[in-house]
Amino acid sequence: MIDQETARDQVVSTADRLFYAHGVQAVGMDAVRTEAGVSLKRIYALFPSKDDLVLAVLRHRTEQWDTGVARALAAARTPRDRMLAVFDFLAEWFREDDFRGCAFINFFGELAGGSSRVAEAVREQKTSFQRHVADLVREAGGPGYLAPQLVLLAEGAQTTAAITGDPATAAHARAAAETLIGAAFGPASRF
Amino acid sequence: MIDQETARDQVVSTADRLFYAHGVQAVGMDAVRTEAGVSLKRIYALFPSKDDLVLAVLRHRTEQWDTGVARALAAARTPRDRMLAVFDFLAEWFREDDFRGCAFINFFGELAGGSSRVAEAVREQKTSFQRHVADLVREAGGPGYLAPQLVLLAEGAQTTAAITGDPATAAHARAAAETLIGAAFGPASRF
DNA sequence: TCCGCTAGAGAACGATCGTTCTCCGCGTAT
DNA sequence: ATACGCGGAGAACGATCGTTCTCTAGCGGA
Repeated sequence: MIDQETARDQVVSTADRLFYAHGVQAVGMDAVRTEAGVSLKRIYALFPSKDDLVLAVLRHRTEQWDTGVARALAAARTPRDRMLAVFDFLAEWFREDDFRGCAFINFFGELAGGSSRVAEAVREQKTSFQRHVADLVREAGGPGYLAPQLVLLAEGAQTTAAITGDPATAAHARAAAETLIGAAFGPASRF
Repeated sequence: MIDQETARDQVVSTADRLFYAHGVQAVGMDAVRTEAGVSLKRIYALFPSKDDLVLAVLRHRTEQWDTGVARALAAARTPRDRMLAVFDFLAEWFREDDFRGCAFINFFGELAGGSSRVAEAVREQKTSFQRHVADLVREAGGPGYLAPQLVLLAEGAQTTAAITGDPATAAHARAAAETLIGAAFGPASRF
């Protein structure tokens, strides 16, 4: 028998992989059990319903996202680079073989009409990201309207890259972000 | 008995409404039959499988999208306004009560892992839109890199507006697009 | 040694899905 | 008038889903 904590981790990461790859409703709990190697009884002891498992997956994704962004931020030197760091993270992500778009957006489209808890979790993650970008813009001394514009580019890049499969989408988004930042800080700062 | 053509239209528009509101897999064919008032036998005579019905809904959505964009384009006077027209269309759309994001993105996230035909249809619509924007940019005399950037803003606005429910997202996207256009046409054209 | 507890494997259950089939009523041609 | 055929209502079917239950093997303590 395996430790309770590792069992939980295995279930969540397996469900994450399967749900993300095939959609939530297309993956049965039996498939999660088989691939995770954890009995149904134990899965349901850890997560009272599939909905709870989906929420745990979303929390897992949030941690991964935050970690990835933090890593990209650590590599940035100037406040301007810190505003652009998220696009570097996207560029890495888009190149991964199993990239299939933003899980929050995918799950929202599939489940938000039926599960208000999923809808709420997705909304929280997106507003949290918006606050994060707003903080970066504020620290760089940029105007308030810049942050939502950068967020739009990041969101659009994720869906476009998912559908077209073109990793260069991240570079387009980054170039657009550089232009917006340059314009927001006045013509003088562009040099 | 109703005409074959009207029966088909009723089925498609009903399926469109239900699939878009609740997700494809959450809506059974029985629900489509009940709300459309067309018997299952007839539905399956018109569409051999649910997958075919989904594809018909996507074609229907494409027509609606093209019509809406064309209407916004007709109201634009200058080549610059024509590049921005899509954001005016988005602003209208986001204010509708039943707005729930881009159906193509939602369906893609839900079904692309299982139905390659749906994935292909979504890809076609997105590349068609990209070509359209590229044409508008070319007609306005803008540089080639501008079109994908404007597309990213439009895509990001759709998903962000869907999740946050804030119609002002369209205005943010439009403002960013104006900045990108201004920068792409050189500082002189900004006046 | 025997007992009680835990957990795994998977059968079982009720619901629901996509799809097909049966039955029946009605309009039409002869 | 009668036979025929089309289409509507919805029952039926097999599959699959989320969830629960049963059975059994293994293990620690008296």
